[in-house]
Amino acid sequence: MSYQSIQQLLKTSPVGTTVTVKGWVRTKRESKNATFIALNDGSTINTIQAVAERGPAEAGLLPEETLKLITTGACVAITGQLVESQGAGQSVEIKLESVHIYGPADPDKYPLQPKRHSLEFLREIAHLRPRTNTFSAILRIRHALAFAVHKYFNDNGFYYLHTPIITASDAEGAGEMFRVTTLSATKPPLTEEGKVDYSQDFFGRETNLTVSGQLEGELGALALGKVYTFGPTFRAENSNTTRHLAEFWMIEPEMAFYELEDNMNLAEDFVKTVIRYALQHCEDDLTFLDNRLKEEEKSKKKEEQSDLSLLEKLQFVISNEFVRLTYTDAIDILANSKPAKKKQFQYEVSWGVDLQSEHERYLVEKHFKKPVILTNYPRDIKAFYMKQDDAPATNERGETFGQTVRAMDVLFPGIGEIIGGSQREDDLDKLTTRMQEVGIDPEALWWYLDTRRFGSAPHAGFGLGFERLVLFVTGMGNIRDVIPFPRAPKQAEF
RNA sequence: UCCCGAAUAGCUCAGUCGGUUAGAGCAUCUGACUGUUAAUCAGAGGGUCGCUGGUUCGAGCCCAGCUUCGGGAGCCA
Repeated sequence: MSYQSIQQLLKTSPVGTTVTVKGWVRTKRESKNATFIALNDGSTINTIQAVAERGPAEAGLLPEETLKLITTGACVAITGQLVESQGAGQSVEIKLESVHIYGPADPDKYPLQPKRHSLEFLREIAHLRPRTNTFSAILRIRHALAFAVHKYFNDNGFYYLHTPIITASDAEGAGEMFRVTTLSATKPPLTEEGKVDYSQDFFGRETNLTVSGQLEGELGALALGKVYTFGPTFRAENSNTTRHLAEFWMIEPEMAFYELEDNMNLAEDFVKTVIRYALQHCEDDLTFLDNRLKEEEKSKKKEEQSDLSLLEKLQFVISNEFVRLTYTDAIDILANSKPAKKKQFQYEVSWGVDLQSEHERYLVEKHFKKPVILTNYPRDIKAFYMKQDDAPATNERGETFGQTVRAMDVLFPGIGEIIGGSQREDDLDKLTTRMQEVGIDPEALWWYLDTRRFGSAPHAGFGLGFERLVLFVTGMGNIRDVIPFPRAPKQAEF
């Protein structure tokens, strides 16, 4: 190996040996004789300091013309002896003996300078923002979480199932989709009725990018037992929020013989385990983000400041049980809450309505102050494939309501719904009846229904938006800042 | 898509009642000083005030439309 990563170097500190590091200059500080270069190579949030004395290169010193090229953003290789640092702030540093400039960075044009930049500005230069402390930290944490996801499922007997990215559009019914076609955009072939003739398209039918791997996941679960998917997902919704992307990564486990309770247990254990992994493996990066948030909190008003720091919040989540309650009980709590009585909710609460984010936030952030799993929603506000409960819902006072399904949503503070899942309807008749009621042609999903025709079994699963998990773990506020190259309405530059 | 807000130097922002030559901090460059820590001090350069049109003797400022961005809502993960 011709060079060492800064992460390894700082960990082992082999003082006295000659080392080579390669990376990007963060800052350069000059004295009369000594020049200090802070170098980062992305392997860690920490930089290593190289110290050089000005003079001819032959004498192992740093010539003026080379020094001029060492500016913020420049890529260099530095070779020298690793020594104990004379200054405070770092234990070791490199006494520069030779330097090679791979790529200079004109300081008049390079947009990242040693000063604080706004996240909005960095979003406009998404191709360079991984070179900042904040984004490199986020990306390393994102990696750790992705790795932890695979590790968790592998450790627990799940198989990684690759579900298709391109799907036939006939059903599923979850939002707007991106069309996949090789037909001419200006002059597509038309049918006699004047509609686009998809029979002449590449697949001989209308196709789209996937909005969920769940239906195919169910096919896998009813053969392999426990499977999960972890892949890109596409929604063409015109969503302009801090929680939505047009292209995001979704994790969807699907388990044969799991019922609602098992599903909840898995979801809770899964989320806690991957967060614990990040805490154990990303200490430096999380501490950096923790401090960054603390700085940000200082400029906020008292009432808007959060009582827990990022690290405390993560610690809190992994060491406390999630609250579990039914939709019916949640409605009871909301209807009797202060904001409801003072008419502070924008949307009124009653059994049968879908909960708005203001309601979810009240439950999670005000009432329980911890993650909440809501279950047994009214059938009419949930997807067709969810298993119907045996009896209509009743509350503590014995009042009865309508038909519910074995759904579960995991709600997180600041994020809202991080997981949505359910036990699936495994009864063929109930499932087809429900499809017809909501206007989905059972013929179009014949392959899905075959699992209920042949060897049907109780099963359950859920979907977790990976970026929402990263959002929570990093404490960031905008989902576009936790994916390297965000896709959102009017945004696909990089 | 709806509601609210914003767009002025490379970045973050100020710009009074519509009035002469548009300012600050940071960054950059130059110099001084110093084993420095996003160094410090002094100086310099840097502007199509988002775009189009309108009102006016005169527009960074007022009006209309458009574009982009931010926050919230909806849709959801």
